[in-house]
Amino acid sequence: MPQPAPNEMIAAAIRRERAKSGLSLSALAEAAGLAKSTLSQLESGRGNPSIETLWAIATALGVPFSFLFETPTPDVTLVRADEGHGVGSDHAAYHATLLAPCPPGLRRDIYRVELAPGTPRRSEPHPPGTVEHCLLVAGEARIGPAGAEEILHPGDYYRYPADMSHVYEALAPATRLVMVMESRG
Amino acid sequence: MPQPAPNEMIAAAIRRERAKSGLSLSALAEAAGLAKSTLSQLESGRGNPSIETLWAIATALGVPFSFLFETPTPDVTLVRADEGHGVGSDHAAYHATLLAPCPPGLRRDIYRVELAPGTPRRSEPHPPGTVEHCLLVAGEARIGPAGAEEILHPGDYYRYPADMSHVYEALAPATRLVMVMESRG
DNA sequence: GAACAGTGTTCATTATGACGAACATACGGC
DNA sequence: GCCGTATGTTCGTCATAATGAACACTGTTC
Repeated sequence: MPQPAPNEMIAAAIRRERAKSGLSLSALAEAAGLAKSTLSQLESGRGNPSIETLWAIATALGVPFSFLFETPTPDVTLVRADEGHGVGSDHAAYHATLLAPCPPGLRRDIYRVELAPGTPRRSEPHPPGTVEHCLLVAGEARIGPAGAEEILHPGDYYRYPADMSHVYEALAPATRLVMVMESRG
Repeated sequence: MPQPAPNEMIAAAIRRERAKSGLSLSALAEAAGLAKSTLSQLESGRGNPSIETLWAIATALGVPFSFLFETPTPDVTLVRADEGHGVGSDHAAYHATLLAPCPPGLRRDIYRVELAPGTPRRSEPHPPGTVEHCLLVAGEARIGPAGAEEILHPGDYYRYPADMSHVYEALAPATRLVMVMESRG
């Protein structure tokens, strides 16, 4: 995660969110139960607020607390079925396309995965806290963390911790699935 | 987002992360350039740290700043194709299943959507900053924000801002897709 | 068991963030 | 022009977060 100094990050975030909400500085101050001088200082970059203060601001603005670390919404992206950058795989029987790389401020990747029957693909543990969401789209597969694999049929959804060793094994030809890999950070 | 009082949230987060890193309280204090008494107080729930303090802790622990709002990794969840809580829809031609409700600290929902041809389903704008990721699984559909709809075929992926009016229209029977709705907060 | 190296805790002092009144503007009546 | 009401700013005061030394506790070593 990029670190442009916490206070400036906060300053920008508050300015941005307040502008978006259309509230005036005084109005927000009252809504949050803070002194407007406090807000003024924070928005101008000098200041090192406490979480209680930030919490009050976030709730008054009606935004989740994590708005501090987020980045303006990206624009649209379209990846056609035959496009997309394949994710490296020595396994010919496994082909994943990274559809939505993790943007700054978020911790998740979205993949389109194709799997052919054969040797199960074994994935090493991802960083601690990583979770995978698998939705089987076609075919049949045995997926999950070692010891808790499940047989999935089309439409089945399975979520499991991916910070431990886990497997993907196609049980039918042309098995396809959508995977959301979520990192807690 | 559920609000279990900011300070307790922080307290739990610091305790959890420090335990995970294996650092002692004194060691972390030194690494972060803080007094260990400060950490002790924070971990015990009393205290209202400033972001600079939190920042120092986060970087010393080597975790992204957003670790504060995250929740311990959940366990596995399995939703079979015929299970899952359908999301309310007056539209008979539209059926969505919420597979992975947004856990505290995150801002995304994962849906399995089934769509039948007929009147396009028009969705009102979601909260500002919301983004939708659609991966078409079967059939054919016209999807996207008003004015930027795209015809999707199986395998196609489309991401677009959902904080504006947008449509889902099936162009073939039994159209299915996976949608990740992401709120920036 | 005395000396030591760890753990995390408590408690005065001090640095500083939050407050609120006073301030500088800007705009709109009348 | 002179008010009334917005905007966001600055500054002295007070509450409080952060400090560091002293503390209680555990386990090891000799």
